[in-house]
Amino acid sequence: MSSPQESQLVLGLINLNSKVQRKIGGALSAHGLGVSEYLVLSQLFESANHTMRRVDLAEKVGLTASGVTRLLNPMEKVGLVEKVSSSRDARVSLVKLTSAGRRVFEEAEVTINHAAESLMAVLNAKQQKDFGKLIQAFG
Amino acid sequence: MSSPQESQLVLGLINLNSKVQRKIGGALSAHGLGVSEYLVLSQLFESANHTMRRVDLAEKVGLTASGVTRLLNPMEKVGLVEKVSSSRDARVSLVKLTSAGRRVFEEAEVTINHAAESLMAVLNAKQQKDFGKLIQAFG
DNA sequence: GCTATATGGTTGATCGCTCAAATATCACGC
DNA sequence: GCGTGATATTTGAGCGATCAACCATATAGC
Repeated sequence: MSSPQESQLVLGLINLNSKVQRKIGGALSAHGLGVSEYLVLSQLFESANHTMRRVDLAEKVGLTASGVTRLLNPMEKVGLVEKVSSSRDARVSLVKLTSAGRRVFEEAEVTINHAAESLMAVLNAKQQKDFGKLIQAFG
Repeated sequence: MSSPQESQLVLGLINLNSKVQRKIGGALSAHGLGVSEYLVLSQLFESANHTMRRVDLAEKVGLTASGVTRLLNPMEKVGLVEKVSSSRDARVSLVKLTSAGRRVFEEAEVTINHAAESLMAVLNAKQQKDFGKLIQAFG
């Protein structure tokens, strides 16, 4: 009479995620960052020229364009990112990681590495590898 | 120079979760439910007497006690759950699933089953089983 | 019994995000 | 070149959740 395996997976995933979010969120708070803020720093860091369009950023971090606008505003005020306009398309407003932003990201990265390590310590190396493959399967 | 496997897993998990939340959330909206609301209905449904304390509910669905209070208020108004006071401890306010709530849950359950099935279709049966085991490892 | 401390719950303020609508620019077909 | 529809972004309103402060009750140690 229990619900199908797929639903169990989904519920388990939601559950696991809330643990992960809390742990990571707590760790990041020491840097004055939220999870989404960390994600945008990370995306910018990895992108060519440390620069991205807002829509692409939204897509990558799993937010709406609106959410990105609101998230970026204070980050810009604090100097983590800066606004750059596109020469090709006057509609787009590019976001660029500043050197201060890069510094903050690199500091935050080490603390999330620790947090992630501690979270994933319940899995051995092979399990972690398998887990990664399964997650990747969702594209 | 890429970040450790554990961090990749955490980021992948967060990413996957945002897809899952959107899909499930969209599906549930047809029943006028949010995902947290579905989770509380589900927990109550599975608990003895269809009744729980608010703190325990909070713990199970991954919210704070405060969040539960605010979530339950409209659900009570709409008649999905009812408040029952404990005879043993005057501090606790028990939440009980009403028959209307049970009906709504059972309807919603079939739609999330479909959504979950479609989400998990990228994994074959063995992969789903493995995925479930790995998720369970986090307790 | 009486104080001290812990536990269950609610409330005010606020945050992070969404949706829908508005604005601006672009690209296409004619 | 000019309308028509698509795309990028911002904004107002609102929702869902948190945190910190609070009230009420319970439990333990003296």
